[in-house]
Amino acid sequence: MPDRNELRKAGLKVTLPRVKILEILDSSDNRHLSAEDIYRRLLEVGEDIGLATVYRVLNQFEAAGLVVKHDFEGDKSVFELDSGEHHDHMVDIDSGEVMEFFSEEMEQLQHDLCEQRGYELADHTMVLYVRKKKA
Amino acid sequence: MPDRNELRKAGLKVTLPRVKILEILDSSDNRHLSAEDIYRRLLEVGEDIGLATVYRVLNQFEAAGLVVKHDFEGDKSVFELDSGEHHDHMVDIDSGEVMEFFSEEMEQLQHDLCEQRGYELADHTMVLYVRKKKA
DNA sequence: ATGAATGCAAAAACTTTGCATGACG
DNA sequence: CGTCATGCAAAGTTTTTGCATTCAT
Repeated sequence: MPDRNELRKAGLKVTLPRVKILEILDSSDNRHLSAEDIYRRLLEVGEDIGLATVYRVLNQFEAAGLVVKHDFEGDKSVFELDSGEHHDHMVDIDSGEVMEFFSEEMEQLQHDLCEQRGYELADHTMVLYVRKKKA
Repeated sequence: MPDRNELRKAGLKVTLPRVKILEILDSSDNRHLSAEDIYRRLLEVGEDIGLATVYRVLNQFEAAGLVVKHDFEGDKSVFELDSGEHHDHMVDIDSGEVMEFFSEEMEQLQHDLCEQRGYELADHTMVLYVRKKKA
């Protein structure tokens, strides 16, 4: 039961809502889910967990470093399991599909741009909004 | 009266709220203001303009390309006058200061990363969260 | 004059919180 | 058992909308 250990390692009590939410984040095809998405899937699976709890649990997961929270749309946040490997995102503006990518060159460049100005890079967000090229 | 012409060029009727909001955006030291910020400054200057109007006007300005809307914080949006020159942002996480910068190399790299994957870059958001380097 | 813009208050959308109840260790 | 987590409903935030009134052209 890997999920349970993840929770214990994070110092979180192993409760049914937390386990179920972790399962959903882990098993979903779409790696990026909103609180509402998760809530709906819980209901579908017959778990009667409140939306408020979903929010609370997700926030705890974020604080514990288990998930990362993104604001791609500005209005609604989405959460993804933290794989440990940093990456950025590309969003297909037609389909809404979210893709992940990593570019060492990009990371380096961001770092350098900050250094040049006397700052150190603490964190960054980058989303490329793209469209499939016509063949 | 440059403001009035900007409005006419954008196909917007020249009304007092629109002129005043444009003035505030133009004269503020802080280039990045929230709707609430603008609303507050309007009251300070004695203009009795409703918050709903501020939102409506800002949205029209965005649609007209006069301002750009950003979601640096996820909860509250900020608006800045569109200077015409694209740039990205660096936010000092200690002071909250927002700095603008532009890197041709960065733009090129973003473009290439999309092309490599068969997409064309339509738009992007990038915010570097930084901290002043200790001397 | 006439269609568009504004103000106000109400609603919407998302998220957080208070409090009584129930579950984990 | 004591404490922490949950559920529900209520409240909080930010932003949008309906409608009567006012304003720009």
